[in-house]
Amino acid sequence: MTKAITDGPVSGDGTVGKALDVLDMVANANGPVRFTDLLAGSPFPKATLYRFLQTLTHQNMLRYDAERQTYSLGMRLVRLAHTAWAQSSLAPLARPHLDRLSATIGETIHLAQLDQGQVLYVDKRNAAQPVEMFSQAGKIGPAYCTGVGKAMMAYLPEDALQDALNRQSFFPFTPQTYTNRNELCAELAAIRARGYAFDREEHEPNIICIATPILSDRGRAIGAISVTSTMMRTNLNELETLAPQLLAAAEDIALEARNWRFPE
Amino acid sequence: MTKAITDGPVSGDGTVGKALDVLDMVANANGPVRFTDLLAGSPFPKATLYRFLQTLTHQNMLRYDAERQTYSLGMRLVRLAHTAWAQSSLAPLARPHLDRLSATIGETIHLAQLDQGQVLYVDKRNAAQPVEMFSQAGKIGPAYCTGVGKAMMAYLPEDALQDALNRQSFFPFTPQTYTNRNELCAELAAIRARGYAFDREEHEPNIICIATPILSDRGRAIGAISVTSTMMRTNLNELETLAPQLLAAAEDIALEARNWRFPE
DNA sequence: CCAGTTTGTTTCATTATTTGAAACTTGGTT
DNA sequence: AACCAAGTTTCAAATAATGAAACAAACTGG
Repeated sequence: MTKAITDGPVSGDGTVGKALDVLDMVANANGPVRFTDLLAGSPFPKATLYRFLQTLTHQNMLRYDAERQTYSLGMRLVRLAHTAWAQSSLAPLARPHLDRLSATIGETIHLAQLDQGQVLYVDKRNAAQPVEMFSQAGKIGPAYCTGVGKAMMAYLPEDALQDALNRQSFFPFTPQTYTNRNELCAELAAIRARGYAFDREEHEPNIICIATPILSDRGRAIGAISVTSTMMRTNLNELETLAPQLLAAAEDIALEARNWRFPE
Repeated sequence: MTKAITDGPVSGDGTVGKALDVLDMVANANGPVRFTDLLAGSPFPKATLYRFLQTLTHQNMLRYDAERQTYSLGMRLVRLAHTAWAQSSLAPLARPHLDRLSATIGETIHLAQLDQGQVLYVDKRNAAQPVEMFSQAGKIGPAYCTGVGKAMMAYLPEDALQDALNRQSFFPFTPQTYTNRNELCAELAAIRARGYAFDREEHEPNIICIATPILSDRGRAIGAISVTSTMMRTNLNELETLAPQLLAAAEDIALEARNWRFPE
């Protein structure tokens, strides 16, 4: 049998992969789901799906509400995720740097990583408020129309870039959104030339941001940080004055990541 | 084979259960783990463990650092957990109430649920001064020596209480820690009589708190909220003056939970 | 109040996957 | 060069997953 890297749908490794697919199905429903609704959107026969749900529920990966007969994601995931976040995200490393940025710049700050071609926010500082972890950490967003997303894509190795590009929906959220591969690639080249990225109201009207990549020693993006504001409070030129601070913070984080041998 | 409800180690449902055990093993190691280290503490033969790790890595539940040859938890967990948190924790419901409490009282506030006999913190508000640790959502703690833990245990149905008691370690963190079942049960009775719980430096010296349970319509704990402070800043009597506010907030959250039919 | 219908659960022979001892490969060490 | 340890692959036997179909339970409406 050839090595055959399966690169179609990610799923498919045996029983475990299927069970995880079921987890995703529950996650993708918004809110508690009935058995039948899951069955409808599932490639599995009744009995199979049923047993997966049983197992996952018994394992606390799902929660079953007997009264309403619905499934939703279980708390074991929250426990695991806290550990995942603490041990394999950039967040713990970057924390003091975000705090410092947050103190000097008064705006919203994001720390993100790229995951499955999407932006995964792993930490955040609000303009004035204290940190509320999962309210943002764990949230995902599009890569092709956010500052952090583009900053990271601009510094991806060729194969990873192609993969990421293939996963973009290019949905036109606003008139400024790049809606195809070519436009986006040109933008990525501009970002590489400049060293940082802007979001020019590409995802939400009125919302702008500046973002810098956090680079590995081989010059590849392992994350990104951004400062977000609104067109009412500021403009792109003003945001650009923050670039040196952002780049410095990104470099500091990158240095620490290298010391801790953070993987690409 | 008999029906035999396995109630020792929770694991054991087929392949999926075993795979999740492996996930836990990685989570319980603190930090990235080598294959051999995992093998040492595993009931699985080499090849089996190897294939599980492959599968989980391929599924993004684990992250493999090729350079160091170590495994750690993957980012897919963080994504899933965000959804879990949003759709099956009390946090989204309770958020405005926590905000309000946080604004009027200036101290650290926690929202917790009981999971596997442990306290699972699902949201937090920091005291006026920024505080020490990572955001707490997803973090776990002992139930028998924290305010929220005791508040919830005090309002558990008998069978769930016994299960929870069995899972307590009764490790004596401080001289004030209750170190056995009987002492704790007496304390729980006192809490029921009073309607709220204290933590009298039972977990950490100098740290005290007051906590109230969030009760379902059948009078069972579905969560708890607490206000934490230090003996340097205040004392138990002063904290107790906050009881009415806490009880009111807990009741507000409970009411909303009932409207949303939050499961026990 | 009963037939009809939908939804959820169990069964069991068949089929496919997992298992794990052992052989093998790789990389580092003396 | 020989050795050793860590990681990876193999393959027949053992086990677990599969899914069609029967079953049970909970609604529906005539």
